[in-house]
Amino acid sequence: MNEISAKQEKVLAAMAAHVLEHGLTTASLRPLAKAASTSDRMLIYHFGDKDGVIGALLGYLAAGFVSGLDMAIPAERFATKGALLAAVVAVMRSPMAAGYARVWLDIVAASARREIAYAQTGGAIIEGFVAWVTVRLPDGEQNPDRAARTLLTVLEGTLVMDAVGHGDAADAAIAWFSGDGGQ
Amino acid sequence: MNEISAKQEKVLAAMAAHVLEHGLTTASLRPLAKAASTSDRMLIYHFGDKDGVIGALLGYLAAGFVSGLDMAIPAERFATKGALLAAVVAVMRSPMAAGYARVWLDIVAASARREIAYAQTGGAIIEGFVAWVTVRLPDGEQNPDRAARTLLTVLEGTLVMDAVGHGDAADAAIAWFSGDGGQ
DNA sequence: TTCTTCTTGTAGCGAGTGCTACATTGCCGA
DNA sequence: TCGGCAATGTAGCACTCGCTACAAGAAGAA
Repeated sequence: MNEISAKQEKVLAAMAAHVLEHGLTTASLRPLAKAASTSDRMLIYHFGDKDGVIGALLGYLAAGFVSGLDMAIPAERFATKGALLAAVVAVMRSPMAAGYARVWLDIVAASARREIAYAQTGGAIIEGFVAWVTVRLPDGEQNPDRAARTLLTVLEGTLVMDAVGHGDAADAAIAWFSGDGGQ
Repeated sequence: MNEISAKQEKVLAAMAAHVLEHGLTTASLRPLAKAASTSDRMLIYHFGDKDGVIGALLGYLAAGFVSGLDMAIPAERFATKGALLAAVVAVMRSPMAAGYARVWLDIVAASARREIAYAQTGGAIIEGFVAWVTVRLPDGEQNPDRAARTLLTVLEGTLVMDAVGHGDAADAAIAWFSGDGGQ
């Protein structure tokens, strides 16, 4: 069960598309199976139980997101951290990323509910994202770690504000992050 | 059904306590009814359907949250906007507010899923919060609206980071928000 | 061939979901 | 005292949930 065969890969891809459209926590086995042209019976057979399905799905989605992000924003240092934030926000607001944002907010809500599997995944994703941001910060940054974490916090706030229809508020924060003299 | 009787008030309070503990979107009628020492039958009778129950609950929770927040932080202008953010974050991180944060992230996730009832409530809460912040900003603030929205975005980012166990990252953003020369 | 092992379909279980039909209580006004 | 209406209990419907028992095909090893 460790190696992921080509068939399982296809099943995961189809389920991922379904989850990106409809959300993670509302996904149940039968609709998931239908999306992948298989049966709930087979999902359990391959992944053990529902947690196994969700875990595999989370891994698949995280990998897909990272590769998409790397594709959109190559690993080069930006001139200013404001420009970096603006670039990431632009990607996150693109249609391609909307599904990932939905899933991410599901993970966050589940983490807040202290569902450990989700909380661990969520924490790991943030850590990866901190590293991703750090290597793209301007060269002269005197405190890259703090800058990366600040940038990420503003990004998360932006996702929340966008979700509830107040992207304008997030824009204010982005402009402010970009315009201060701290860089 | 417009007037809320004392009995309904009690039912709402009991259900609110249950939701603050266990989350909003995972709440179903029978557990909710049990928490309020009544029956699912009666909840439907009083509130029409489940959406009615959730709507009433959201209103009750929002009112409770605002009054708790007003209690903790009176409507006076702070010396710096950084101090205001720090004060709000301190309240949001207190045990009293943990349940509200959980429910809020449920609302955000549902909004991202485009469930309109939640999205509207979420937007309204943000608008109320912007006003709440604005009247507490320092007197000399040259762009209070922008400052309030920026502060709120950082606050939302903090909630997300706290949920996934990276409050340290949020601390960096808070310190940065407080320490820049923009005030 | 026969035997084993992997894969898959069919059917269903027990629990939970929102909601409803129907009957019964209790109380208040006429 | 009686009629009417709000309030409540009991039962159940049609459905979904995660998961499992059982059997049967498929495919390769002996």
